[in-house]
Amino acid sequence: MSSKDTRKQYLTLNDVAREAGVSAITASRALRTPDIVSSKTRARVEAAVETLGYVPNPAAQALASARSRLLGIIIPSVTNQIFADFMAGIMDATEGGRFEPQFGNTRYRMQREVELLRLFATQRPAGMVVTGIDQSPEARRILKQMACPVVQVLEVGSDPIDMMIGCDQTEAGRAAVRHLIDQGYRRIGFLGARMDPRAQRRLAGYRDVLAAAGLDDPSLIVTTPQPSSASLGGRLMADLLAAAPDLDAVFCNNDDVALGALFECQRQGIRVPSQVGIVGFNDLDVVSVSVPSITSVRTHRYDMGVEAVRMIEAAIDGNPPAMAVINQGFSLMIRQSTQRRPENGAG
Amino acid sequence: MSSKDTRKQYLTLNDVAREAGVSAITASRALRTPDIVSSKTRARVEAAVETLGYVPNPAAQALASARSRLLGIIIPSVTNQIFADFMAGIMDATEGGRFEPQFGNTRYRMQREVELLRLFATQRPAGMVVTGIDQSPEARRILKQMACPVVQVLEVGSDPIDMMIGCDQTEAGRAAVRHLIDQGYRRIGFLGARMDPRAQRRLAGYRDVLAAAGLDDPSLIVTTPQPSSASLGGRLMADLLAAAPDLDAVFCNNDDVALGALFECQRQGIRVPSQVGIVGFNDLDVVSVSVPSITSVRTHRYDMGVEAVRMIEAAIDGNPPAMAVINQGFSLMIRQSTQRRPENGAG
DNA sequence: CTGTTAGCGCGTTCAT
DNA sequence: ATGAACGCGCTAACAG
Repeated sequence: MSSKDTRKQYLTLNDVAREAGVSAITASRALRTPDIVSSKTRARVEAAVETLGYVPNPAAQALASARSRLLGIIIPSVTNQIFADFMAGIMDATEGGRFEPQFGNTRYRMQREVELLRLFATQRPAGMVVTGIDQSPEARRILKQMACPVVQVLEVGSDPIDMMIGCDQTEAGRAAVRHLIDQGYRRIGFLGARMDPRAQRRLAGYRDVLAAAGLDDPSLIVTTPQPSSASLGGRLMADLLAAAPDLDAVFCNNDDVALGALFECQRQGIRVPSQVGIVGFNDLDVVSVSVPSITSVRTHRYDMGVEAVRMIEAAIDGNPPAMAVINQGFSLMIRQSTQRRPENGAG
Repeated sequence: MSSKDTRKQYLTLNDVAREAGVSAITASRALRTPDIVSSKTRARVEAAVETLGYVPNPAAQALASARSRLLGIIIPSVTNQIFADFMAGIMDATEGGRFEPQFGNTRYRMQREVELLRLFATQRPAGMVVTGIDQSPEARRILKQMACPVVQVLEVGSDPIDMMIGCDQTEAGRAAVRHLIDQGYRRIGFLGARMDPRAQRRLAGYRDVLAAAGLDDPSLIVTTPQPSSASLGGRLMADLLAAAPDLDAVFCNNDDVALGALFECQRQGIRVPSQVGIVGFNDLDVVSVSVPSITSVRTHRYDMGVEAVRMIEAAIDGNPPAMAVINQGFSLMIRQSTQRRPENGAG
């Protein structure tokens, strides 16, 4: 940009040292390990930093120390509200701290996860966060080779790479469907978009419970690999209603689909919850105020982001958490959409 | 993590050079500027890279060249769908390319923007993207000092720092309110959450048009600095209806608020669009399938992200776009929520 | 077209 | 508690 090539690229520690009347290394120590420096020198260095406006060069730090401030975060989507909430947790937890998050988006492609991991690996990250528990063998290998703390988020499982935080998706699916049965629904369908590993496990939970109750019927399951949205949810619901006119409830893979399903019912003049009950997943704000409000499984994405950062920090500081696997659990938020006999108010 | 300290930290260009039987700099050139190297050497270097599995060290590259692959992106929120869409555009446009985006979240605080800019400045970014056109003087100063291409997104204005892409928020507000007047609505309110600069400008557009039509009434304007959401939209609508029972339409700051307003009407038994008309903003998927579907102003966040990256790349390559300020425009998506006499179908 | 030399700014030895 | 010297991996500058 500037045509004038100044030889001096940067304001360096040496400048600070000169200004403070100490050696460069002393200046460095005053900033990085203030405890082992006399309070006098420390004050002088701090003053010099202030007057000069010195800021360390992260590239030089990373090169010299062979480590970085980078926290690599790999998620399958940014437009999905779930991951947006998770990112917010990560960002808030890292703000003003030792680490800088950098996000990679796989768009739900496993091969892209491996590519991103390779990319991150070149930067010697201080820690890594990956989504889910279904990493490819190659991805697991790279992660282990990185020799940094790793957190798998969103789910919990029995074979952590390092640490985990999330909830049991299958169990959450079971809880949702049990609730529908408890409310007296019997012809219970499943609406699933995207069908990533989490969606598959919720479906497994759905199957478990219905099979145990003798209510399972494969024709009530409608899924698609397409990205989930309310409009897609509406189309899936229309398909399901066409295939199974006696349907009396649906468990939806997520709240977008559930909201779309509700709108489709309204369009067809089907009353919710008296004719058809609806359960969503994730408990987005909007489903708590829709008319009727929609029963949903609350998950804790924001906290998951915050905790993942805390876990990595603790591991780096040599205080690995007592529990390498944290099951955050979930809460079934019961609302109007599953109140077959209107007794309760809004959620 | 590993207790064994290997002296050799990394697989370096020297290793590649040795393997290929050339000098380090030749190896470097073969990878960075393949054109100025004999095809024979190039092939040998490429083979060496392949067999060794060499990957460059970004920290060393950044240090030696005093530039980086970093694209600094500053947004006010990640949980807002608008910015999620924008991020998706940025991520898709940078995937596999020369740049790596890094996102900073101001949470709508101007001071935080300055802090983030300072942080980014230490990394010598290749380009910067900032949200809106209301940067503080200090923020503008830092951006200019960075001496890299800068794109301001979401809005357009007359005093770009460098480049701009977005739409005229005031004009979009005007278009929305004009449509309501055209449909025969007269007591038109404004519902605004968050009230960031974009929301303020939409409100200004609302005021313009109503004042020109002699329909302005300050008591019809309800705003709050709280983060927008459907539930908040419902509360704002309840407040407005209580204050102005003769209300016959609302222009909502965004679609979340609009959806909440619709639900509040349904809760109170107010018919939309016959008794009250509703216009949203941004055209989220969900408002196209709600019952009734909601008229909204479509904006182009994803494309904005893609284009911002293209503009920066072009500027770096010495082909600055002919237009430094790109007005993407907007489209009013007319749907059921403003059809006072039900004539049209869904959008 | 290729090689040599000399740093980039910082952290890590070793000394004192 | 402080300092000198060296090197991290790469690229810029100048030779040839």
